[in-house]
Amino acid sequence: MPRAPRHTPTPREGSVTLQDIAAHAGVSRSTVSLVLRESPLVAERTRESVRASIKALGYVYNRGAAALRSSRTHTLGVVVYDIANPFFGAMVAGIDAALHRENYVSFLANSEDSPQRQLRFLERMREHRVDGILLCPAEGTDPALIETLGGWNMPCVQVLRHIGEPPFDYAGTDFEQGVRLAVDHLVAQGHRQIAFIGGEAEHSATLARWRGYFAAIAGHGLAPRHLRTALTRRAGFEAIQSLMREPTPPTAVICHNDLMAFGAMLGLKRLGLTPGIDCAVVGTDDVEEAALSDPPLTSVATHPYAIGEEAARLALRRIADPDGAREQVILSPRLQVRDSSNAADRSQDPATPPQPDARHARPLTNP
Amino acid sequence: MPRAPRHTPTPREGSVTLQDIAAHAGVSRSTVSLVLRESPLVAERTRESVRASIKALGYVYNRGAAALRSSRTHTLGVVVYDIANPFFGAMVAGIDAALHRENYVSFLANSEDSPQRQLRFLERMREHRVDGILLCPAEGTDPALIETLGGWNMPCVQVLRHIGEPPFDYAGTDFEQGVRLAVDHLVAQGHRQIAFIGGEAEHSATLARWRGYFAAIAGHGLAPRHLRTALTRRAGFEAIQSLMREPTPPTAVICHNDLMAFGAMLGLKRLGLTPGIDCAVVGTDDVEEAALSDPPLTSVATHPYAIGEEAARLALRRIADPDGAREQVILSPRLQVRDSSNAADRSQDPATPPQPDARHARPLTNP
DNA sequence: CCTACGATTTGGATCAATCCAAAAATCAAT
DNA sequence: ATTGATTTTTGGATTGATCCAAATCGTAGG
Repeated sequence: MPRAPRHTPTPREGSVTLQDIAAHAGVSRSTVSLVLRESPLVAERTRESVRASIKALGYVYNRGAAALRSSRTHTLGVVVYDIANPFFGAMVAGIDAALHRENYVSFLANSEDSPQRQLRFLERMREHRVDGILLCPAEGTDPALIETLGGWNMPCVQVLRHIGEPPFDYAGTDFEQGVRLAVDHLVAQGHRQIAFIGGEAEHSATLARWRGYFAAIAGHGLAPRHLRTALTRRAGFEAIQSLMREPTPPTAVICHNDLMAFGAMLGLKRLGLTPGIDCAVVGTDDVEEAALSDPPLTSVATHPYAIGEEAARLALRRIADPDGAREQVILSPRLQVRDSSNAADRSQDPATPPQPDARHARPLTNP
Repeated sequence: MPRAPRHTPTPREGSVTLQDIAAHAGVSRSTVSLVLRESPLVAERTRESVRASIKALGYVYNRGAAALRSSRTHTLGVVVYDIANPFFGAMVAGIDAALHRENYVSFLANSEDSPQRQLRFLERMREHRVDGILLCPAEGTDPALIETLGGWNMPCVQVLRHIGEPPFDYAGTDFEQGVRLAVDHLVAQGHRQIAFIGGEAEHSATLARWRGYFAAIAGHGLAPRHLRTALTRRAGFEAIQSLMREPTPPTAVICHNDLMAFGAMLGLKRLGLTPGIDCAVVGTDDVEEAALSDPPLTSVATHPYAIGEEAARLALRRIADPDGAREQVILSPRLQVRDSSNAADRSQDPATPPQPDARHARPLTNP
């Protein structure tokens, strides 16, 4: 189907181009382009007449074409390893919000914790000429990946976990401090036997938690009790049971994440014990379900939404200034105390179901 | 910084183009292009020599440039309204997996249930010339939106909810049948007072549930008891309490989604009642947490991962054949019976925490 | 009236691929 | 060896924007 000749704008079929608008407004292609990019060079009268033509012809900007010449796609690649995890969901929501404000749009990929899948996606992102990458590295990612990306000249901000050597961009939480807060809180409640469960893989986020745990325990002159396990609900369920059968069972446990804490609470019930009374339980993440469990779970809030926003901000900064100093944004966690570690105040009355704080709350509605 | 002349390939700086490879392999640009697109036209020997040059020069395909000429971006836009909801997380994971297999990549946006935000994103997607859209329409979306997209010549598959008039592409679950399954199950358990709570907005997914409820209840010769509420946990918490205070309280409730069901169970406990014994509770979605609640929640499983895969498949089909007949894929829900509706079998022993079926299971690990 | 000078505007080249009609190379049959 | 039919390869045009150096406009100053 032959396109109509250029000088006759064809509003219905085919796409309207800069050329068409230029003809309609009686100016040149270049001028229209300047108007589109809000350049101050264009005279006010011209600007308005061009705008009118744009509206009249129903023009649609072609970012692909623009990107070809300007080598800026206004596009970012985001890689997470488990988008079904609400924690990442919230983080992605934060990223999305921050990018939206800057007229950026993001590709999302779910690596399923497979370095191969992750690499394939990154290569595809390169082919699409994204301006940068937000990477939450899959378990077992080769540390050289960051240099590879550097070699590609691809700005990359790591999120939550990090690999490779220190001068990199990174946004995450201070897990070390988070665990310390938990320990301090439990000690203040009178606990002396405080165990930590979770984490066998040694990525940055796991190591930080261990550091925090051992340091805080030592600081209080207590003996550490640490169990390496997988990071699943079931692992929590099993770990707590084996701990409680030991000669001197712990009176409190801190879990690598909330899921494990849920499992641990279920494990306690299985033994006929009551979480929060017979053994305190503290989780990490403060997912929305933490407020809803029975009993409500004390948890180290790690603010995924805010981390997502920060990471996006960092990425945009790096894109604007590729050679600026690398930056690390480490948010401070906050301890959200609830009944699972608060025997004293434990009331049989779950008054109203506690709501997470407004900033990160999103109504969990379903279709 | 001036580019080196074309005939001297510059592997290090700047990007290698088709031209460079052509020169290196001693063929023309066109031939290289054909090799890249796996065209059968090229002779085997030529193909190999070109492949060698591609490898040698470290060429990176420029999809943007390709898209400009071929008007196919290998790109899709995905709009959901709450990515922090694990239900959508799982759905997006399904979409991602299906697209990955076909070498497609997707933009993701979170509309936050705002039609304005949604529209802005769709416009941006049009500027990026995505090949198609997967849309889970925000609450209150103008039904004309679908025609608008049609006018844009933009293939669009609706997911989970739908708006506009019937000849459209759609992937979702048969909520009507799901609720019917729940009613039948409860009746089989001897219940005669079965209430339904949830849903004040009248989008397709809500209406379908109502239809299923009223039809099934009438089919059993029972009296309906239906409460319109918001779709939050708190709404479930409050609704159940007001229901239980009525002269003839229900012996079972079906909830619009699992979150509300969790709220309802908490509400029952608040009244000193035991969910599953004093009143059966059934949810919808079968999110992973359903297996973990106390008691474990009976729920209508709606398979978000599979829906995502189907939706992606539909979109790719529509892109390949824009004028083919519109298609609706409606998956059948399955009732996942657990203790919250199974008083007879209720054991005090939560044996091992039940795991969701392998197909849709993803370890909920955290960094 | 002419010249500067700043403010606007412009045309041609360019970005990196694909499309397509036509040319060149290869092979088979006469 | 020539013709005809295939099989491969190719150059030039095209896609829709941006870049940039140069052209044009407007007007204030001499």
